[in-house]
Amino acid sequence: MAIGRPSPSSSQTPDPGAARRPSRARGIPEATVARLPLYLRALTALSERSVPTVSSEELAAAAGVNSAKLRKDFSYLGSYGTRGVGYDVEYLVYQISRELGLTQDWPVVIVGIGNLGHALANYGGFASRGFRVAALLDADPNVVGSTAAGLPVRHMDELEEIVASQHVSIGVITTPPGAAQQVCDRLVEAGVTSILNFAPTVLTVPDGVDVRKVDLSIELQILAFHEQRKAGDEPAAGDSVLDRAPGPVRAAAAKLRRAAGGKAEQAKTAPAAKGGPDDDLSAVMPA
Amino acid sequence: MAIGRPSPSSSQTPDPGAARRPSRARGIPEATVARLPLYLRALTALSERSVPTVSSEELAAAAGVNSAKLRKDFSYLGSYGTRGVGYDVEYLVYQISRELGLTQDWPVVIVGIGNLGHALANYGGFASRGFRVAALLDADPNVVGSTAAGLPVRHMDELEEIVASQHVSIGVITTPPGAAQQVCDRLVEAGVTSILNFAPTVLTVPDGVDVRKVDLSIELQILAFHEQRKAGDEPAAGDSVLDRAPGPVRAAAAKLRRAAGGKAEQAKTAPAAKGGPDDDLSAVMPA
DNA sequence: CCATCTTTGTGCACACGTTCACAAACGCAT
DNA sequence: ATGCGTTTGTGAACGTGTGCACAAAGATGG
Repeated sequence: MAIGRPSPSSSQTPDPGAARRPSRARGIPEATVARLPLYLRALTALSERSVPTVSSEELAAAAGVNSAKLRKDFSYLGSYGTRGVGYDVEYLVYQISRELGLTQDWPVVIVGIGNLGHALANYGGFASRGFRVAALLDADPNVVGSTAAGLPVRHMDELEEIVASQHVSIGVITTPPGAAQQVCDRLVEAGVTSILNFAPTVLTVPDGVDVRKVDLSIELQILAFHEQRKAGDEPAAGDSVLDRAPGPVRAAAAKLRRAAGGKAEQAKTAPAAKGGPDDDLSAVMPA
Repeated sequence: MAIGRPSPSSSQTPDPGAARRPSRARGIPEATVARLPLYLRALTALSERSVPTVSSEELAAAAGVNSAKLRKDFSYLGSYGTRGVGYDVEYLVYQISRELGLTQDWPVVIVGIGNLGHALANYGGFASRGFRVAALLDADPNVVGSTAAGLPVRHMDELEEIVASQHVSIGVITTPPGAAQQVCDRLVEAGVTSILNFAPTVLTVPDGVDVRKVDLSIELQILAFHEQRKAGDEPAAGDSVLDRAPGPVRAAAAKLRRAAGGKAEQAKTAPAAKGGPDDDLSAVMPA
């Protein structure tokens, strides 16, 4: 898998059903992989309470999933349960850890030590499970030299050396959006092949590089959508009948919108919330 | 939609295909909703550059998705494009904003002002798009009274009053995992019906309340899985042949694992990484 | 050794999501 | 007006994910 830039694909957190890397190669569906960490967390909690075995029903409840789904997920890893008894907690912890690659050490670099980068550096979930912060990097000379979570913030120029010498393959981007693609390119060039992107930017990477994104703003907007639905959902705010009207009506409306042109005119074609339902219609079809 | 606690369901960030609230009620698939913010961001960028229209191909490239998928997504909102021309940028910005409910004001409370809560309070993506931090809350008296992002940190006990008076319907949880469920319950009790959870905990909420989770640790583990695959993926680390072996062999192995019992014995049944591939096998089937 | 009870593992049907491919629609030039 | 090139909107096929329901497997007690 060459690191060159043959066919840059910009897939963030690959959608289910999308053209995916054959993670299916040895058979584990992507949806299952995404749930394994959840199971692992629940199992670890059970393990700490010295619970020896657990049924799929109990574990599923703890992880917030359907028990049949959980059993099917485990079946992809092999048959680690005992009928009539359940699953051996310790053994399952080990098997899932191994499958996820957590039995090895994963050095990680964090690029962009602002508020968020600082918070992540201190995040407890980092140190655990084989993840280790190899270095904190930033381009701002005012930040370089300070320390966060006991680690010194080093300059971006040291990136290549750090990645190479410490065999870093995972990078976390917490820069402002404008710098994200540039930082991403540099990470990839240095040899990083997995990137967790917190910047609100669509990253383009070569094949063979995985990108997952975490985006607060998007999550909030999705919540807002559902929230609006719950609250009665004003159906006919802007346009209404025009939307699905077949025939030349739609075309005329679209033409008008385009003719309105620059953003100064937005208020005209997009009445703020409570405009009459047929403001546009009257413009299209004068009585 | 009663706020009582009829049937607590613990669904985080509902899986595709799962028993979902009929967001489909007026027809917009969940997968589409999740992409609308992405389109909106790309469209906003175009708008700032005063681009009047955009084709599905261009916009899809900017958002990192398939153009047919984008067109189908937009078709759920209505027919806002013009064949042979493309989509009117301004108009689309408005329509998507409206569909997502971003034309109204969304006050948000953040509970748990540690490193992460602090970072989120300062996050730029918050202020924009109609989201407004109504209050920062914490239970720790040492934190209460300090300020973050120009806002005072107030005590948890003020939660109910704040939610009621400011009509807050969205809450963000950035507490340690142990406190998350408790805080969640209190948010729901106060009237919050959408929760964004950053704590690594499975939250249980009544019907009618939406929960989305953001989990750094899970994202890293998923990346590690794929990373391990790329790096050759040692297939036979722990067990191997036993996994899918039919017949009584599997049962015997499982029995042994359970017999091994407490976690003290873990090293025996779960050899650390590079143990011989058939450590267990030899125990099950002595030569 | 047998009967019974519990729980796994999975075949099957269905819902959802993605992608292809193409006709219909539209702008524009002639 | 007519024809041409472009782009949308969507029907249809396919792949993925989910959940039901049940047979098979094992444990346990007599």
